[in-house]
Amino acid sequence: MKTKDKIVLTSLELFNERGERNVSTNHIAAHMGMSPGNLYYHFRNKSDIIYEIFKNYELMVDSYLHVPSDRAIHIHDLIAYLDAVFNGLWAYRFIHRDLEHLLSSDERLRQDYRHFTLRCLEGIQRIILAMEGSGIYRPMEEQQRRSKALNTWLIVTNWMTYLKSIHASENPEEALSRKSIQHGVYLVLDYVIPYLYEDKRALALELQEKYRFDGIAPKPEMSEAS
Amino acid sequence: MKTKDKIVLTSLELFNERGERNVSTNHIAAHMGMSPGNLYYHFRNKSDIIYEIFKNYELMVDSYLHVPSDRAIHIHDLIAYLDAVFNGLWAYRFIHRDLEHLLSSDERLRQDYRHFTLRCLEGIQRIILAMEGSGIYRPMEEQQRRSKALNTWLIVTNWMTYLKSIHASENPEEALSRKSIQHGVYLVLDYVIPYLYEDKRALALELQEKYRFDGIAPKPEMSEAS
DNA sequence: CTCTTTTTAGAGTATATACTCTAAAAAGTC
DNA sequence: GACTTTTTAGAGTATATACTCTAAAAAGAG
Repeated sequence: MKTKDKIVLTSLELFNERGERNVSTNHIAAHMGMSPGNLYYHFRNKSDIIYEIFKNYELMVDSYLHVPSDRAIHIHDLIAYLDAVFNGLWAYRFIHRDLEHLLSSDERLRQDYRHFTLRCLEGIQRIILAMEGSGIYRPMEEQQRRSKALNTWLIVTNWMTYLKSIHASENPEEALSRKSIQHGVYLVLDYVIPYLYEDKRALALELQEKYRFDGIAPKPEMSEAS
Repeated sequence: MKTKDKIVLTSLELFNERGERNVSTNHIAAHMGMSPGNLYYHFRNKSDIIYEIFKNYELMVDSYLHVPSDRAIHIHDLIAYLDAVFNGLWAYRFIHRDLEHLLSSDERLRQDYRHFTLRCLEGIQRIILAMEGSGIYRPMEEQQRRSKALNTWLIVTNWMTYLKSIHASENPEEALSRKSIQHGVYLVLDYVIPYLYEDKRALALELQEKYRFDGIAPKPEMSEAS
């Protein structure tokens, strides 16, 4: 593998593990057993590394959100989308951790990210529309489809950040078990299900159940009412 | 006002404007026309300032999420909750911007934030339950109430971050108009409405309409299907 | 093997940041 | 008005960070 690609991979790994803010270019170089000078031979600056990582991320997510063209869309497709997206988010989790800072320090990235988001939202809307077409979703107004795409996006992109934020320990490996991440699928399905046709709901609920993971949200004691 | 309180206020202002990461203790002191030494007389370190700000935030949000004890809960209450919470989030918007870093550099804050979140989720669940009681929400299983609280929390706490992330300009004043923030209320209501009793839906839709703001989500052109 | 280009090391720099220390000024107390 | 406590200024420090520069090694081309 080329050194340049190795730098990208190592950076991604360190950014994910420790947060972009806590990883300096010197760290990256040291972790690879090479000199900072060498790193700066391959990349003009830290932003360029981040930008390249983002481009990979973008490519990956873009490859997910396609409506099948050769057949009708099915509930299982919805689950497959969610599964794929959560895996993708996990692999690039540092991006959504300090997104605002990344965007504010790189104008290119800001523009690209903006278009990326809008593209994803359109993709989600097309998926919803396709599901209406194949008799899964009840038909809805465009405005509603837009809200649904947006809410889904908000839930999906922030689920892992939420998980890390409520965990008692700082250790992310501990906080983000595979099971707890998958509960994100459960949550999105909870949002989706009321809009399904009655005859699809049982199946959806059954599929949803596989993604359920307790021990995240609180078990509320209704005592403290006020 | 005491110098200590002024430091807290100024810090909050600067953190919100520029992001905590971009505001050093020296900046804060300079912006107040005082010496860093003075600042460090009042606070042992930067974390302590952040912690104090968080405590104020916590106090504020906690004061919102109460079920009225003297009367039945109404749809208007729901809107009032959302309105209040979005205003609160706006006033302390730096917190959710780089939450993960804040939590990882202050153990106290991590624990407190964790309890705070769980408390809020319980609060939301109690509100949902109260609305079931007063014939607004259709009754649901506890697990569902939990999912709803969690999804609502995810949408609400990340709405502003989303807005900033998709705006072309870095200037937050421009990105976050009052109207666009309020669209968050619209989104949450979109999530809530299908669970309302039929006879309440018309009113809810009518109230929702006031919070609608176009020009955020994309107007999808379905051409690029695949 | 020679020449050119690419890749690497490693020392170094300018700048920023969180924070410390000392001593003077201001404020409060009696 | 003496004295004690609180508040302030301001210079200074240790450390880290992003990045530069020079020169040597390695790789490739003919």
